[in-house]
Amino acid sequence: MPNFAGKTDMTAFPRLHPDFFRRDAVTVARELLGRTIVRRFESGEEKRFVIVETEAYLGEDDLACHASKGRTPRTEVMYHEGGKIYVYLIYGMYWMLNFVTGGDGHPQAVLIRGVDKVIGSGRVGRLLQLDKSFYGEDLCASNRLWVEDTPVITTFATAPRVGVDYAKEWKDMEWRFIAND
DNA sequence: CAGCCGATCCTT
DNA sequence: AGGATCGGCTGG
Repeated sequence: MPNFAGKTDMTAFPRLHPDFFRRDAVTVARELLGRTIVRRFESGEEKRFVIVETEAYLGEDDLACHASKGRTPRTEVMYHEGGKIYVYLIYGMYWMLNFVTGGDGHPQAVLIRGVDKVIGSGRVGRLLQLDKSFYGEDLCASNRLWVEDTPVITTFATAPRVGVDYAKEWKDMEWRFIAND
């Protein structure tokens, strides 16, 4: 059982308010460091994972963002108000976990690249046992995946995002956030 | 409709 | 260095 600042009662940490996600993806990505993903499995077992690495994808202009392809069935949820889950399959094997951010009509998302137990976006999806049924899930209403308002980590490094060399000038934006050890 | 390839990871 | 594995996007 994790223990934050002497607290042992995990119910003391509420879910993040929807307004938390209704800001720009870069700010949300930074402030997600230290927050806790809670995954309740079908067995009823609940596991917690502290976010330690994120990346921001910021709108249609950002060539690294899937929304740069426009509004499609795949990108639809990114156009919704922040606070929903965007998952997609990559390389036919890995479900990537993203949280939609920003306001209605402003397609943005934050990719969860690492948690305390596992680093790597593909590994995170596997650890959380994600699948396409999580697409569009509301973080504020879900009974199987949500985020708790645990203390933010304010010491971190920034870096360019991974695997987006094709994104012209956008590839150099330091929108990857990595919590210090 | 065919072909390509990705916000990846694991094994050789 | 290459394989797994598949849905979305592109071009004809």
